[in-house]
Amino acid sequence: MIIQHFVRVQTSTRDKIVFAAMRLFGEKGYNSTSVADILNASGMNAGSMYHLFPGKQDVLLAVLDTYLEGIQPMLLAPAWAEVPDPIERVFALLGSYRKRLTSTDCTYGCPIGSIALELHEPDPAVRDRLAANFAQWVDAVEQCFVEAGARLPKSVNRRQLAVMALTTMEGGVMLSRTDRSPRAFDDAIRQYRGYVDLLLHSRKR
Amino acid sequence: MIIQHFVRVQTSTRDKIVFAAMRLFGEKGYNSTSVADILNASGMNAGSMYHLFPGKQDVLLAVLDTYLEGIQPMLLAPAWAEVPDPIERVFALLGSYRKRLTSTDCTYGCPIGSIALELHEPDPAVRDRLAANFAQWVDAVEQCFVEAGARLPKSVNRRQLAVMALTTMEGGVMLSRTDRSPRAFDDAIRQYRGYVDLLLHSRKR
DNA sequence: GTCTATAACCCGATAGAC
DNA sequence: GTCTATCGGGTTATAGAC
Repeated sequence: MIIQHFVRVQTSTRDKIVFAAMRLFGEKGYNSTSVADILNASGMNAGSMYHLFPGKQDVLLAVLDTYLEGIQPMLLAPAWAEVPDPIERVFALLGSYRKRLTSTDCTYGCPIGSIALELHEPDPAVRDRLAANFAQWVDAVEQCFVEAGARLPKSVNRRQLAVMALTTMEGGVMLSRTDRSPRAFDDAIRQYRGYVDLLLHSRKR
Repeated sequence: MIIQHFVRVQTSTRDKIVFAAMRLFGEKGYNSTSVADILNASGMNAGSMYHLFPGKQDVLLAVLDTYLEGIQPMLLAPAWAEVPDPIERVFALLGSYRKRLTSTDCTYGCPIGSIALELHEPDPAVRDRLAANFAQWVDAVEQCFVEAGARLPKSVNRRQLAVMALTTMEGGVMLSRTDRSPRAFDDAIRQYRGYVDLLLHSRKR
């Protein structure tokens, strides 16, 4: 979900607006980003934006759709390019969030998580897209654990383990952003790895 | 951190404002709560509020201080009243968040976590108090694992395990609130318990 | 489709009488 | 300390010329 990975040429007015909004929503949040901010950052003007989008929330919908489309090519593909092992892929993915965190002095982590907690009563269209982003992330990690096959005990619920990868990452980002230190993120991930390692070496199958 | 547990008589104007703000910040978030909202909910007027507080952010500081003071008497004490076992206390605490989640149709969970992600560049005074709330929570859970003594392998880092309890709760609340279902929260907590159980029964000491 | 100007509204904060 | 009225500025969204 690293914004800089979106390298496709941003030629259309629509793309300029969506990518400017994506960056701003990630940096300042949705409510704290004004339409004027988006227009300044994208170099567009109000008439163009309101011609293309009914309102600010529709820009958010486009941003969330773009994140969703980007999960495979922009988030997973780079993180997994040189990591064939399915278990290691889970930690490579988590590592990509650590990189994002430290490369911004722990000022932001997962934009989806931030928006999910910022908007307390989101419009159903927004909530659906947030849920879809989370679901696709969990699906991908679950698939890793499924591919690990018999290396994990049969009794272990792959889905739950994947959900825990996401909660650990999101919770770790929350605490590390608050502390402006990767410490809590590292603590949580280390324990998650400890758990997975225990499962890998468990005698129970 | 359950608001309803604050039963002390709210007699002073200051308390009325702080507790009204506490409820509103939890329900709608900080930015989406206007000063007018706080005044309406508390029955006070602008002059009184601005006489007692320099501005809206100072009300937030008072709210965060109130949460911090309430961790022991309002959050831990009720959750642990009938749970003497230190390990079970950790899960009783996590269970209190599940109760909070389900009793609100999964519309809100931890107000500290919500504010922590809502405010992207909080004033240092705010950030310090958010961090203090997280730290005190983790301290209390760490103490549980310390008290569990030799039941846990010596090699297990108690602090990290406590941090993971918090990240699991916060991440679980985030996903469950988005899905409007306790499913993800339960999934994450179940795996956390699975990990702790593995540690308790580990042959390594 | 693009641009400027502005409408209509809500925000946090303040003034000043009592 | 409490109240009313209001200021100055920022917000989303729109109108209308080009």
